[in-house]
Amino acid sequence: MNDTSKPESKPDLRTRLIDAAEFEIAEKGLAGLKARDVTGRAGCALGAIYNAVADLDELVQRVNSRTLVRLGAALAPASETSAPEAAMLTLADAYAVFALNNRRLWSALFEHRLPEGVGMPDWHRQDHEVLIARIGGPLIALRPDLPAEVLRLRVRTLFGAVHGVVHLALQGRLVGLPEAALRQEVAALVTALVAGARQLAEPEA
Amino acid sequence: MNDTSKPESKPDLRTRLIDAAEFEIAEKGLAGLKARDVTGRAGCALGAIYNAVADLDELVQRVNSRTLVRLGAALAPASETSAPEAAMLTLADAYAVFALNNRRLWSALFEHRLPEGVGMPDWHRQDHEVLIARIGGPLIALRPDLPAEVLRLRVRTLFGAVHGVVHLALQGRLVGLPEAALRQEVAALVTALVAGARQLAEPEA
DNA sequence: AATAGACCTTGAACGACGTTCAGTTTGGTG
DNA sequence: CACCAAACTGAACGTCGTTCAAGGTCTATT
Repeated sequence: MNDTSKPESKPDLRTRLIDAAEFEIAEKGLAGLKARDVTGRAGCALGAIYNAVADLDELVQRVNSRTLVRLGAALAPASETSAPEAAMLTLADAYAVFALNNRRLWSALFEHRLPEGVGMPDWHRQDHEVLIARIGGPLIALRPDLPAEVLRLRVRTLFGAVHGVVHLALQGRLVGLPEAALRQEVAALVTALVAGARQLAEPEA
Repeated sequence: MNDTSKPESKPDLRTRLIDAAEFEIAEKGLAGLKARDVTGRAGCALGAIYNAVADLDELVQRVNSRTLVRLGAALAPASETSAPEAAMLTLADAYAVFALNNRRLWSALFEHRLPEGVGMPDWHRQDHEVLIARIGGPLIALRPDLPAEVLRLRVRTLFGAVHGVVHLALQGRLVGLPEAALRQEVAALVTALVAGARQLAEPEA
């Protein structure tokens, strides 16, 4: 009993279930995730899911958290580039490459919807915040003239723009659109954005 | 028998079913679309769906086609603006406003997935092409230096960028993010993109 | 008018799904 | 050993999309 209020000790079956769910999503996509397949792979009874997590939605969110962490790790080297322009280009490219190399798990991040009224739990929301913060660094360096509040919004906008391009490319045609073309388009987008942002920040001089 | 091969004469029940499906999606979202609710609203038996359309997926695609047409109509006045920069700003703003005013139907356009292997039917793919073409006009005027093939890709990229921002804003928090803020962010994105694109197109002079 | 044949329409039934829960097993504590 | 709470089981439930044999409706032909 080393915890005060929330028992955090669910080491084994819970992990096996998340492992199994991650495998299933990576293999068949989010829509192909079935409770019976997951429990079958994890080697437990059907109902055991509901001792480990609240429902399948939480299981998906646990998998998504892992994916976000891996995505963050894939973006880490890029965010340490010194020059803002180069950093943003490298970040966006790393993002596109990660999406291409983890199609189904990456898609699950954005395909998953929880049932209308309920909001995202905090532990999962924070995983997103971490990612946004990592992207934010170079943009802050690029536009030091903007107040922090506007920058927070602008980071989300920048992320949304890159994300939208990758999203559209992957759902439009998995095959047919070569990896190089997508990376090139993302690069063109970020280049234009950076050029525009710099120009707007320095009207003259 | 006025057709040669494909019987196109299904006037009434089919339309009522699409009407009902459109209403249900607008009311409860794509995930809330149930075969029994649709047939109940359309006033017919459960199985009647499968005489009018192949399955629920096609019913969703029929609704999505309507939405695309309405979206195209909402974008039409903006695309006729003469100056490319102003046209692109107006287009993007009209897109954001349409998404805000038709949240669930607009979301259905991108939430819907067909089962893994099968591709989008041509009649539905063309609805997308029309939309892309409408957006493409101003971009072509802005970057006459680029070859047609690159421009086709670039239009998709531009669309993806704007779409991604709106998408992220709407799924992140329906309430909490005011309409004005989203429109402002979209405007900032397009402004920066246009400034960057123009700058890259005219290195000097 | 009567018959035939092709379509549409019905609603009960089916299998797959997520979730529940009464019963059983397990593991630690007095 | 006895006890209890927690974890675990798998049959059962309600809901879902889809199917299909049965009956109805309409039009063309005799």
